[in-house]
Order: sequence, then C-alpha cells, then structure tokens
Amino acid sequence: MKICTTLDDMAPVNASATTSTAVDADDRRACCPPLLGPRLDDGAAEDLAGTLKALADPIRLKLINMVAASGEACACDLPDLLDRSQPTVSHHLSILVKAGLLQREQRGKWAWFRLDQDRLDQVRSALG
Amino acid sequence: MKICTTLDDMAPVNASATTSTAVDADDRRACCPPLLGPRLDDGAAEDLAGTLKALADPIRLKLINMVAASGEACACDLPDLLDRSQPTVSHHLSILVKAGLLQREQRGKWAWFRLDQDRLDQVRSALG
DNA sequence: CTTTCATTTCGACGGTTGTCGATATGACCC
DNA sequence: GGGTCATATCGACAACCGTCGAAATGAAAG
Repeated sequence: MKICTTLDDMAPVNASATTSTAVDADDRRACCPPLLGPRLDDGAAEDLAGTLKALADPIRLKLINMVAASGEACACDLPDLLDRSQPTVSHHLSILVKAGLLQREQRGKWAWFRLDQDRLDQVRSALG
Repeated sequence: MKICTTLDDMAPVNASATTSTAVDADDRRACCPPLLGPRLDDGAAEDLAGTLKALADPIRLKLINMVAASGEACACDLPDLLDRSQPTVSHHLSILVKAGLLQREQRGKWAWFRLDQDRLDQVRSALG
C-alpha cells in the first residue's frame, strides 16, 4: 500500500506543470511523477554494467592509461610498471580484451595491446 | 631479466620516429616504447575506479536512469520498480549518493533523489 | 507521548573478485 | 626434437559485494 498522499510534503521543486492540480486519487500514488521515459531495459543495464565493471579497477585504469599514452604496450613491461605479478596482469588484460576495450596482437613471443578508442567512446557516450 | 631484443618481432606499427634507428642496448629493453605520457597516478586511478564501481551495477544504472528520466524519484517507488527489497534499494541509493552521483532530499517522511548531472559529466570526461 | 510509516542499519549468507605461486601452453631458436 | 622465454590457465585464499529479513532510526500525525 503506497499512497504517498499529503501533497504538502511535496515542496514543488520543478512543479512539472501537469493539467490536474487537485489530487483525488484514493489508491493511485498521487505524489509521484510517472517515472516513465526512455527506460533502460534489463539487458542494456547488464551490458553497460559489465563494461563499466571492466573499467572499475585502478590497475585496469592504469593499464588503459599506459596503453593509450604510448599507443601500444608490450605485456612484458606491465608487471614491473604496475607492481603486480605476471598472472595478475595477464588476468586484468584479458578482462579488458574481453570487454572490447583493448585489442591484443601477438608479435613473436610478445603480446602487444592497443586501445580500442571507438569502444571507449561508446562507453562514454552511453553515460551521456 | 627483460631484454625484449629481436627488433624483428616488432612489426613497426606506428614506428614513432625516434632519432636512434639502430638498437645497441644490452640490458635496456630495446623493443619497448617508453610508455611515458600523462601518467595516471595511483590516487587518481583509485578515485576514478571508485566512482566507476558505483556505476558498475545494473540496479544502480537503472536507478540513475529512472531518476534522470523523471528529474527526480521518490525512494518509496523504487523497490517495486526494480524488483528488489527495500533495504537493497536503500543500499544502492546510498552508494550512489556517496559517489556524488545522486543528491538526496528529505520531503516529509519521503526521500527524493535527483541526479547530479555535473558529477556524471565529470566522470564521462574523465574517460576521455 | 504513542502510533504509524518510510528509510536506514545490522547480521548473515552465497557469490564474485583480486591476488599469487605453480603449472601449462605456445612461440621462437638451435 | 629440446631449450628458452613470454604468456595463459589453474587452484587456492582473503576480501569484497549484492541480497534479504529483522531490528533500529526518524519524521509526521493523532
């Protein structure tokens, strides 16, 4: 039972000028704006959250920063630069690749990584 | 011991025209670009990761979406809309408020939330 | 002051995550 | 093939996270 009556409680912040000024609902929640709009469906929310999870780690942010700063980076340098073990860095890199934020390229025995700028732009615009 | 010799392995992708073309290092890693640039220091990485962590959850994304769609939202409606218990929704709201992404306002017994657009813009530009 | 109702906090639980050492895979060279 | 080196995967562990029911807090009304 959610009535949300007592319009007095609603300091009319933006007063969203609807037609009806008087409230007459008995069961309809009179106080609450419809909350409709361009709804973010479950799938989209899950997808965006997944990509943001890939970004939401300081080590992975520094990885992206390093790759972006140099244009590309060899995996061989990163454990030292990040003060993390080689398996840990490999783990983070694979997360970023899986999220589409980094592209992996094998050159000889070394693995090189480049930033997928389009993917990052895509994430940034999703936050707009 | 990381030498990274054998320039053959470096298909010169962007060839970053440095002065020295010949490689003569014995201990210096000759294959790897300097990886310098506008470095993201530990503190900044931690801060940004913290804010992104607040965003990186489907329920919290839907919360932000709902608040943004209506301009403001009453906490009383959200548990039903999100199909989560009231304590769970309260928990997510507090995370978003703590991250500065939502602003809380008490109106009577109800709690209303608004989006802090500047904060969101700030996050988005940090990803640029 | 007592009751009522919205919201927060607490305690607990299962699931996920970051980390590492050890091991496996894969690429090159001889 | 065998050796060497870079990277990925495995197994384990502690820490963290999302979730809920129960209880505490806070705000308004009677």
